[in-house]
Amino acid sequence: MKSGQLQSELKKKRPFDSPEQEALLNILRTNDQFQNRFGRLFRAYGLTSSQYNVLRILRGEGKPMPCLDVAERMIQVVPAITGLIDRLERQELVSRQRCSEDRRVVYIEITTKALNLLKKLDQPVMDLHKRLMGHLTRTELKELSRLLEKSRTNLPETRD
Amino acid sequence: MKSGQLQSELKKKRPFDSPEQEALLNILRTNDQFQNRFGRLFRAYGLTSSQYNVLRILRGEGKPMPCLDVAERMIQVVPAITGLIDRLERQELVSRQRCSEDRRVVYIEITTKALNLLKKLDQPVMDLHKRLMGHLTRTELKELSRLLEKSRTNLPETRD
DNA sequence: CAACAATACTTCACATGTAAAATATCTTCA
DNA sequence: TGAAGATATTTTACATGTGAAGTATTGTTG
Repeated sequence: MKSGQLQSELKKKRPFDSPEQEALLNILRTNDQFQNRFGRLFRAYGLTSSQYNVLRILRGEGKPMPCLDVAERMIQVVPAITGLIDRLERQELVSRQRCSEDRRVVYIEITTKALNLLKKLDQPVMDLHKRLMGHLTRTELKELSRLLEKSRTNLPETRD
Repeated sequence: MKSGQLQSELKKKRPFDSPEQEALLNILRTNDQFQNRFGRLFRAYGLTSSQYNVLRILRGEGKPMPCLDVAERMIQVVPAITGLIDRLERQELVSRQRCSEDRRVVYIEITTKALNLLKKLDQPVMDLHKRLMGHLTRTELKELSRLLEKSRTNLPETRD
Protein backbone atom coordinates (compact mmCIF):
# COMPACT_ATOMS: atom_id res chain seq x y z
CA MET A 1 0.00 0.00 0.00
CA LYS A 2 2.87 2.33 -0.63
CA SER A 3 2.25 3.00 -4.28
CA GLY A 4 2.59 6.69 -3.69
CA GLN A 5 1.01 10.01 -4.28
CA LEU A 6 3.54 11.18 -6.79
CA GLN A 7 3.14 8.06 -8.84
CA SER A 8 -0.55 8.70 -9.30
CA GLU A 9 -0.03 12.42 -9.84
CA LEU A 10 2.18 11.57 -12.77
CA LYS A 11 -0.16 8.81 -13.92
CA LYS A 12 2.84 6.61 -13.81
CA LYS A 13 2.06 2.96 -14.25
CA ARG A 14 4.97 1.41 -12.52
CA PRO A 15 6.34 2.32 -9.14
CA PHE A 16 9.62 4.15 -8.95
CA ASP A 17 12.87 2.37 -9.54
CA SER A 18 14.25 3.52 -6.21
CA PRO A 19 13.52 5.77 -3.24
CA GLU A 20 16.26 8.01 -4.59
CA GLN A 21 14.40 8.47 -7.83
CA GLU A 22 11.12 9.04 -6.06
CA ALA A 23 12.56 11.72 -3.78
CA LEU A 24 14.30 13.38 -6.67
CA LEU A 25 11.19 13.53 -8.81
CA ASN A 26 9.28 14.83 -5.83
CA ILE A 27 11.71 17.71 -5.62
CA LEU A 28 11.34 18.53 -9.31
CA ARG A 29 7.58 18.27 -9.19
CA THR A 30 7.17 20.39 -6.10
CA ASN A 31 9.49 22.99 -7.54
CA ASP A 32 7.50 23.21 -10.76
CA GLN A 33 4.24 23.75 -8.99
CA PHE A 34 5.65 26.35 -6.64
CA GLN A 35 7.39 28.17 -9.45
CA ASN A 36 4.09 28.36 -11.25
CA ARG A 37 2.47 29.93 -8.22
CA PHE A 38 5.11 32.54 -7.76
CA GLY A 39 5.25 33.21 -11.44
CA ARG A 40 1.58 34.05 -11.44
CA LEU A 41 1.90 36.30 -8.43
CA PHE A 42 4.78 38.26 -9.94
CA ARG A 43 3.10 38.50 -13.28
CA ALA A 44 0.18 40.23 -11.62
CA TYR A 45 2.67 42.97 -10.77
CA GLY A 46 4.27 43.05 -14.19
CA LEU A 47 7.35 41.07 -13.20
CA THR A 48 8.74 37.64 -13.92
CA SER A 49 10.29 35.47 -11.24
CA SER A 50 13.79 36.21 -12.46
CA GLN A 51 13.17 39.91 -12.53
CA TYR A 52 11.81 39.81 -9.01
CA ASN A 53 14.90 37.94 -7.91
CA VAL A 54 17.25 40.48 -9.38
CA LEU A 55 15.41 43.29 -7.64
CA ARG A 56 15.31 41.46 -4.33
CA ILE A 57 19.05 40.85 -4.49
CA LEU A 58 19.71 44.50 -5.28
CA ARG A 59 17.52 45.66 -2.45
CA GLY A 60 19.22 43.25 -0.07
CA GLU A 61 22.63 44.52 -1.05
CA GLY A 62 21.57 48.08 -0.43
CA LYS A 63 23.94 49.56 -2.98
CA PRO A 64 24.77 49.21 -6.68
CA MET A 65 26.27 45.87 -7.64
CA PRO A 66 28.36 44.69 -10.57
CA CYS A 67 26.44 42.76 -13.15
CA LEU A 68 28.28 39.51 -12.59
CA ASP A 69 27.77 39.59 -8.83
CA VAL A 70 24.05 39.68 -9.41
CA ALA A 71 24.30 36.82 -11.88
CA GLU A 72 26.30 34.77 -9.42
CA ARG A 73 23.68 35.01 -6.72
CA MET A 74 21.02 34.07 -9.19
CA ILE A 75 22.76 30.78 -9.88
CA GLN A 76 22.43 31.86 -13.41
CA VAL A 77 24.58 31.59 -16.43
CA VAL A 78 26.15 34.86 -17.34
CA PRO A 79 24.68 35.69 -20.75
CA ALA A 80 21.13 35.59 -19.50
CA ILE A 81 21.72 38.42 -17.08
CA THR A 82 22.29 40.95 -19.85
CA GLY A 83 18.84 40.68 -21.35
CA LEU A 84 17.27 40.52 -17.93
CA ILE A 85 18.87 43.80 -16.96
CA ASP A 86 17.95 45.26 -20.34
CA ARG A 87 14.30 44.62 -19.71
CA LEU A 88 14.42 45.88 -16.15
CA GLU A 89 16.12 49.02 -17.36
CA ARG A 90 13.46 49.52 -19.99
CA GLN A 91 10.88 49.41 -17.20
CA GLU A 92 12.96 51.90 -15.22
CA LEU A 93 13.39 49.46 -12.37
CA VAL A 94 17.18 49.53 -12.47
CA SER A 95 19.84 51.72 -14.01
CA ARG A 96 23.27 50.91 -15.37
CA GLN A 97 26.40 52.87 -14.62
CA ARG A 98 29.79 52.05 -15.95
CA CYS A 99 32.46 52.04 -13.29
CA SER A 100 35.02 54.76 -13.91
CA GLU A 101 37.94 52.94 -12.33
CA ASP A 102 37.46 49.71 -14.18
CA ARG A 103 35.58 50.47 -17.31
CA ARG A 104 34.75 46.83 -17.91
CA VAL A 105 32.46 46.74 -14.90
CA VAL A 106 28.84 47.76 -15.12
CA TYR A 107 27.10 48.62 -11.89
CA ILE A 108 23.40 47.94 -11.53
CA GLU A 109 21.38 50.16 -9.25
CA ILE A 110 17.81 49.66 -8.17
CA THR A 111 15.45 52.60 -8.60
CA THR A 112 12.94 54.07 -6.20
CA LYS A 113 10.19 52.88 -8.47
CA ALA A 114 11.41 49.33 -8.02
CA LEU A 115 11.74 49.69 -4.28
CA ASN A 116 8.13 50.79 -4.08
CA LEU A 117 7.06 47.88 -6.23
CA LEU A 118 8.95 45.45 -4.00
CA LYS A 119 7.34 46.95 -0.95
CA LYS A 120 3.91 46.27 -2.40
CA LEU A 121 4.99 42.69 -3.07
CA ASP A 122 6.42 41.91 0.34
CA GLN A 123 3.18 40.98 2.03
CA PRO A 124 1.73 38.92 -0.86
CA VAL A 125 5.00 37.04 -1.18
CA MET A 126 5.10 36.25 2.50
CA ASP A 127 1.46 35.22 2.38
CA LEU A 128 2.17 32.86 -0.46
CA HIS A 129 5.02 31.30 1.46
CA LYS A 130 2.67 30.66 4.31
CA ARG A 131 -0.03 29.40 2.05
CA LEU A 132 2.24 26.93 0.30
CA MET A 133 4.17 25.70 3.31
CA GLY A 134 2.21 26.85 6.33
CA HIS A 135 0.46 23.53 6.86
CA LEU A 136 3.71 21.84 7.75
CA THR A 137 4.70 22.00 11.38
CA ARG A 138 7.77 23.88 12.39
CA THR A 139 9.53 20.61 13.01
CA GLU A 140 8.63 19.35 9.59
CA LEU A 141 9.87 22.53 7.94
CA LYS A 142 13.20 22.27 9.67
CA GLU A 143 13.51 18.64 8.78
CA LEU A 144 12.66 19.36 5.16
CA SER A 145 15.30 22.05 4.98
CA ARG A 146 17.82 19.77 6.60
CA LEU A 147 17.14 16.95 4.16
CA LEU A 148 17.37 19.24 1.16
CA GLU A 149 20.60 20.73 2.39
CA LYS A 150 21.96 17.27 2.97
CA SER A 151 20.92 16.35 -0.55
CA ARG A 152 22.94 19.20 -1.97
CA THR A 153 26.08 18.31 -0.07
CA ASN A 154 26.82 15.49 -2.44
CA LEU A 155 26.83 17.52 -5.60
CA PRO A 156 29.80 16.33 -7.56
CA GLU A 157 31.96 19.35 -7.18
CA THR A 158 31.91 20.48 -10.77
CA ARG A 159 30.53 23.79 -11.80
CA ASP A 160 32.57 23.52 -14.98
CA MET B 1 24.19 28.32 15.52
CA LYS B 2 21.34 27.95 13.13
CA SER B 3 22.24 30.61 10.64
CA GLY B 4 21.98 28.07 7.92
CA GLN B 5 23.77 26.52 5.02
CA LEU B 6 21.41 27.93 2.43
CA GLN B 7 21.82 31.42 3.75
CA SER B 8 25.55 31.33 3.18
CA GLU B 9 25.16 29.56 -0.15
CA LEU B 10 23.10 32.47 -1.33
CA LYS B 11 25.43 35.01 0.29
CA LYS B 12 22.34 36.31 1.95
CA LYS B 13 23.04 38.83 4.64
CA ARG B 14 20.00 38.44 6.77
CA PRO B 15 18.45 35.20 7.99
CA PHE B 16 15.24 34.03 6.45
CA ASP B 17 11.95 35.64 7.33
CA SER B 18 10.41 32.31 8.27
CA PRO B 19 11.03 28.57 8.24
CA GLU B 20 8.45 28.42 5.46
CA GLN B 21 10.54 30.70 3.30
CA GLU B 22 13.71 28.82 4.10
CA ALA B 23 12.22 25.45 3.19
CA LEU B 24 10.74 26.86 0.03
CA LEU B 25 14.00 28.41 -1.13
CA ASN B 26 15.74 25.16 -0.31
CA ILE B 27 13.39 23.39 -2.67
CA LEU B 28 14.05 25.86 -5.47
CA ARG B 29 17.78 25.79 -4.95
CA THR B 30 18.04 22.02 -4.82
CA ASN B 31 15.91 21.74 -7.91
CA ASP B 32 18.13 24.14 -9.84
CA GLN B 33 21.26 22.28 -9.03
CA PHE B 34 19.79 18.91 -9.84
CA GLN B 35 18.29 20.14 -13.07
CA ASN B 36 21.72 21.36 -14.09
CA ARG B 37 23.17 17.94 -13.46
CA PHE B 38 20.59 16.13 -15.46
CA GLY B 39 20.68 18.71 -18.18
CA ARG B 40 24.36 18.07 -18.65
CA LEU B 41 23.92 14.33 -18.71
CA PHE B 42 21.19 14.47 -21.32
CA ARG B 43 23.08 16.96 -23.41
CA ALA B 44 25.93 14.52 -23.66
CA TYR B 45 23.46 12.28 -25.48
CA GLY B 46 22.06 15.03 -27.66
CA LEU B 47 18.88 15.49 -25.67
CA THR B 48 17.43 18.16 -23.42
CA SER B 49 15.69 17.32 -20.17
CA SER B 50 12.29 17.96 -21.67
CA GLN B 51 13.01 15.80 -24.65
CA TYR B 52 14.16 13.00 -22.40
CA ASN B 53 10.99 13.31 -20.41
CA VAL B 54 8.79 13.04 -23.45
CA LEU B 55 10.61 9.93 -24.57
CA ARG B 56 10.48 8.36 -21.14
CA ILE B 57 6.75 8.95 -20.93
CA LEU B 58 6.21 7.43 -24.34
CA ARG B 59 8.27 4.38 -23.49
CA GLY B 60 6.40 3.96 -20.22
CA GLU B 61 3.07 4.09 -22.00
CA GLY B 62 4.20 1.43 -24.43
CA LYS B 63 2.01 2.66 -27.26
CA PRO B 64 1.36 5.85 -29.21
CA MET B 65 -0.18 8.65 -27.16
CA PRO B 66 -2.14 11.75 -28.03
CA CYS B 67 -0.14 14.94 -27.93
CA LEU B 68 -2.05 16.46 -25.05
CA ASP B 69 -1.73 13.39 -22.87
CA VAL B 70 2.00 13.70 -23.14
CA ALA B 71 1.83 17.39 -22.31
CA GLU B 72 -0.35 16.70 -19.30
CA ARG B 73 2.15 14.32 -17.79
CA MET B 74 4.90 16.81 -18.38
CA ILE B 75 3.26 19.34 -16.12
CA GLN B 76 3.78 21.60 -19.05
CA VAL B 77 1.73 24.21 -20.74
CA VAL B 78 0.25 23.03 -23.98
CA PRO B 79 1.83 25.16 -26.70
CA ALA B 80 5.34 24.17 -25.71
CA ILE B 81 4.68 20.55 -26.56
CA THR B 82 4.30 21.27 -30.26
CA GLY B 83 7.80 22.57 -30.77
CA LEU B 84 9.20 19.88 -28.54
CA ILE B 85 7.63 17.18 -30.68
CA ASP B 86 8.76 19.01 -33.81
CA ARG B 87 12.36 18.79 -32.75
CA LEU B 88 12.08 15.19 -31.66
CA GLU B 89 10.52 14.32 -34.97
CA ARG B 90 13.32 16.07 -36.80
CA GLN B 91 15.76 13.84 -34.93
CA GLU B 92 13.66 10.82 -35.85
CA LEU B 93 13.01 9.99 -32.22
CA VAL B 94 9.23 10.13 -32.54
CA SER B 95 6.70 10.11 -35.33
CA ARG B 96 3.32 11.76 -35.66
CA GLN B 97 0.20 10.05 -36.92
CA ARG B 98 -3.14 11.70 -37.20
CA CYS B 99 -5.93 9.61 -35.71
CA SER B 100 -8.41 8.55 -38.36
CA GLU B 101 -11.43 8.42 -36.09
CA ASP B 102 -10.94 11.85 -34.58
CA ARG B 103 -8.91 13.86 -36.97
CA ARG B 104 -8.16 16.50 -34.36
CA VAL B 105 -5.97 14.09 -32.42
CA VAL B 106 -2.33 13.57 -33.25
CA TYR B 107 -0.72 10.42 -31.92
CA ILE B 108 2.93 10.46 -31.00
CA GLU B 109 4.90 7.26 -31.34
CA ILE B 110 8.39 6.60 -30.11
CA THR B 111 10.84 5.15 -32.62
CA THR B 112 13.27 2.29 -32.24
CA LYS B 113 16.10 4.74 -32.50
CA ALA B 114 14.77 6.54 -29.43
CA LEU B 115 14.24 3.32 -27.53
CA ASN B 116 17.86 2.42 -28.11
CA LEU B 117 18.96 5.85 -26.99
CA LEU B 118 16.90 5.55 -23.81
CA LYS B 119 18.37 2.16 -23.14
CA LYS B 120 21.85 3.64 -23.26
CA LEU B 121 20.73 6.32 -20.84
CA ASP B 122 19.08 4.08 -18.27
CA GLN B 123 22.19 3.20 -16.35
CA PRO B 124 23.75 6.68 -16.33
CA VAL B 125 20.44 8.15 -15.19
CA MET B 126 20.09 5.66 -12.39
CA ASP B 127 23.69 6.25 -11.41
CA LEU B 128 23.08 9.97 -11.22
CA HIS B 129 20.05 9.41 -9.03
CA LYS B 130 22.20 7.43 -6.67
CA ARG B 131 24.99 9.91 -6.82
CA LEU B 132 22.76 12.85 -6.01
CA MET B 133 20.59 11.21 -3.37
CA GLY B 134 22.38 8.04 -2.39
CA HIS B 135 23.97 9.50 0.70
CA LEU B 136 20.60 9.87 2.37
CA THR B 137 19.38 6.89 4.31
CA ARG B 138 16.32 5.05 3.18
CA THR B 139 14.40 6.53 6.06
CA GLU B 140 15.49 10.03 5.13
CA LEU B 141 14.49 9.52 1.52
CA LYS B 142 11.04 8.39 2.51
CA GLU B 143 10.66 11.27 4.92
CA LEU B 144 11.79 13.72 2.26
CA SER B 145 9.25 12.38 -0.20
CA ARG B 146 6.56 12.50 2.43
CA LEU B 147 7.30 16.11 3.32
CA LEU B 148 7.35 17.19 -0.30
CA GLU B 149 4.09 15.44 -0.99
CA LYS B 150 2.58 17.06 2.04
CA SER B 151 3.82 20.41 0.78
CA ARG B 152 2.01 19.94 -2.47
CA THR B 153 -1.29 19.04 -0.85
CA ASN B 154 -1.96 22.65 -0.03
CA LEU B 155 -1.70 23.97 -3.54
CA PRO B 156 -4.62 26.29 -3.98
CA GLU B 157 -6.59 24.19 -6.37
CA THR B 158 -6.26 26.38 -9.42
CA ARG B 159 -4.62 25.16 -12.54
CA ASP B 160 -6.06 28.06 -14.52
C1' DC C 1 56.37 48.78 -23.88
C1' DA C 2 54.26 45.29 -26.92
C1' DA C 3 52.17 40.76 -26.87
C1' DC C 4 49.23 37.74 -24.27
C1' DA C 5 46.31 36.16 -20.80
C1' DA C 6 42.46 37.32 -17.77
C1' DT C 7 38.07 39.88 -16.82
C1' DA C 8 33.47 41.68 -17.39
C1' DC C 9 30.16 41.87 -20.35
C1' DT C 10 27.58 41.33 -24.73
C1' DT C 11 25.95 38.97 -28.91
C1' DC C 12 24.30 34.88 -31.31
C1' DA C 13 21.87 30.77 -32.01
C1' DC C 14 18.80 27.76 -30.24
C1' DA C 15 15.49 25.09 -26.79
C1' DT C 16 11.91 25.92 -23.62
C1' DG C 17 8.10 28.06 -20.80
C1' DT C 18 3.93 31.22 -20.67
C1' DA C 19 -0.31 33.63 -22.36
C1' DA C 20 -3.47 34.59 -25.93
C1' DA C 21 -5.45 33.84 -30.17
C1' DA C 22 -6.19 31.06 -34.45
C1' DT C 23 -7.45 26.44 -36.89
C1' DA C 24 -9.52 22.31 -37.65
C1' DT C 25 -12.66 18.88 -36.02
C1' DC C 26 -16.02 16.91 -33.41
C1' DT C 27 -20.58 17.21 -30.55
C1' DT C 28 -24.91 18.80 -29.41
C1' DC C 29 -29.21 20.20 -29.67
C1' DA C 30 -32.87 23.53 -31.02
C1' DT D 1 -29.51 20.28 -40.42
C1' DG D 2 -27.01 24.05 -38.93
C1' DA D 3 -25.28 27.12 -35.64
C1' DA D 4 -23.02 27.20 -31.12
C1' DG D 5 -19.88 25.20 -28.07
C1' DA D 6 -16.21 21.94 -26.86
C1' DT D 7 -11.64 19.78 -28.10
C1' DA D 8 -6.99 19.01 -29.92
C1' DT D 9 -3.39 21.17 -31.69
C1' DT D 10 -0.84 25.00 -33.70
C1' DT D 11 0.79 29.75 -34.20
C1' DT D 12 2.53 34.03 -32.40
C1' DA D 13 4.92 37.03 -29.29
C1' DC D 14 7.88 37.37 -25.69
C1' DA D 15 11.00 36.16 -21.40
C1' DT D 16 14.46 33.07 -20.01
C1' DG D 17 18.19 29.41 -19.90
C1' DT D 18 22.42 27.34 -22.18
C1' DG D 19 26.86 27.13 -24.85
C1' DA D 20 30.06 29.37 -27.83
C1' DA D 21 32.23 33.17 -29.61
C1' DG D 22 33.12 38.26 -29.78
C1' DT D 23 34.45 43.00 -27.67
C1' DA D 24 36.43 46.17 -24.61
C1' DT D 25 39.53 46.78 -20.78
C1' DT D 26 42.95 45.62 -17.51
C1' DG D 27 46.94 43.08 -15.85
C1' DT D 28 51.23 40.72 -16.61
C1' DT D 29 55.51 39.84 -18.38
C1' DG D 30 59.41 39.17 -21.22
